[in-house]
Amino acid sequence: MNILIIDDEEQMRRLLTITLEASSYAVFEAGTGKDGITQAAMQRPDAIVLDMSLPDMPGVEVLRSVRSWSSVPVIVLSVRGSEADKVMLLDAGADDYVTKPFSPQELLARLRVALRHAATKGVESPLVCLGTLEIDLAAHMVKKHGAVVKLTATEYKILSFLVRHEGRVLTYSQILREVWGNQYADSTHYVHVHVAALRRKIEDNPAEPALILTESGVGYRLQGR
Amino acid sequence: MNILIIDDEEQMRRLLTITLEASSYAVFEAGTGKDGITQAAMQRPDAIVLDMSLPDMPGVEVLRSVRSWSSVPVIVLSVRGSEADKVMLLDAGADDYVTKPFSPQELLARLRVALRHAATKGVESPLVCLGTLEIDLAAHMVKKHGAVVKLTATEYKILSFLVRHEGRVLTYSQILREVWGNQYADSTHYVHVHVAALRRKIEDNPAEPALILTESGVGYRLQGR
DNA sequence: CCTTCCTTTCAAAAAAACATGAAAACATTT
DNA sequence: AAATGTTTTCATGTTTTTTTGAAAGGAAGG
Repeated sequence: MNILIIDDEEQMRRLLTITLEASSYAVFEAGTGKDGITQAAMQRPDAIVLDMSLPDMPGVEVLRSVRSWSSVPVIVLSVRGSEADKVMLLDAGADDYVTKPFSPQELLARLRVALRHAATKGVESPLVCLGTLEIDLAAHMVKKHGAVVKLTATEYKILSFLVRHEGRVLTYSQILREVWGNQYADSTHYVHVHVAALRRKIEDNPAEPALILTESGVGYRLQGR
Repeated sequence: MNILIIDDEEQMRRLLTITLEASSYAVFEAGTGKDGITQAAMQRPDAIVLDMSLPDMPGVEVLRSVRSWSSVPVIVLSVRGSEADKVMLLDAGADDYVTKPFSPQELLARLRVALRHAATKGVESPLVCLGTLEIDLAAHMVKKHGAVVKLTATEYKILSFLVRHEGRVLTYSQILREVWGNQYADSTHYVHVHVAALRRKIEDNPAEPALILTESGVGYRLQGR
């Protein structure tokens, strides 16, 4: 889990970073609003901790800017502001509001709540569609023409590896290492057999594969759209 | 939007009701934890405001009970409690924590945040029907052909976990972690034994499972419609 | 056209994973 | 302490998947 901290005080950033890293989050830091917005776009963090007092722009502008294109959870950090401020920020899209000084434990708990929301919200699991084939990596499910296709564990591992590198050629040894482990890197035949089985299940015409293409002498490639 | 208030102080309920109704929410009230749980199940509110000091049972128990079958947003209300309390409640599934005394405006704002989260999530049905099987997560009750099926605690935990992720493949280790806890993650045979028992009770023909499907090498999947 | 190299297909053997019954251990209630 | 109900453990037979080897197909080069 990646967290972005946007705060101009060096010391506060340090404290937050240490706290978060101790809970094994990966942390990015930004010292200005502008930098914060850039990093939010570049790093795609799983949550943002945003301090309201920034040198270059009002914190709420950062919030609005991020909200215009992302629904990433944002926890706002601020010295005791007015009620109206709090309300305004929450309505502007903040997920939570923590007043300084705060306890690290509480921030962590509220962060967990925010991440929990983000996780359950993603009910629209990422569906990969390739022609008439749908692959739902989260649900561990593959459909062909809308019907569930039953894959064995090995077949699924190969397909999922190909999907994650759609369009790229994956060598035999890469596939073997990923699916069977390092010590199998030379058992090229395994790949042949299992890819053949996979094709039988997911290709319209296994004799003329349209999805899993053979790259002779090298390996296989999953046809991007 | 319907809001359920669970609070034993008449006066506080009055204040909250007036505040909420002024913002055109419909309000239900409960004065005890037990009543609160019942009403949560009956009324299906869109959010719950839960006071921690209840006469009949600890507020956290109410929270846990509701969380066992619903993901409705719960905002916890409490007099200044310890940090540890706050953290514990948030981790137990509370969506927000507001300390008394609080400003009505802030509560409303936090309520809007909670409802915003819930809105992006899918609806949950109170009663899950799968073929001839009915599962009422709120009532902890399972019926088969209309007759109540008696499940052991373990069996119910497994079934309820499957129901909450209907259609998705759940791995052995996910099931083990959920039902038995982290340190059992490798005791695959536990799952085999208990799923077999579960099938005996809920499948029409346990030899050819139609509800709980096995995904060889991976885990089990509850058949969605 | 033949040879070679690689890929695909097929099927049997081997291995792994699964289902299930029953006994032992454990917990709970009376 | 006995009775009851549940969970854990163990053993066994069954099913499914993986591995293996052999043979067939196909493209490229001589």
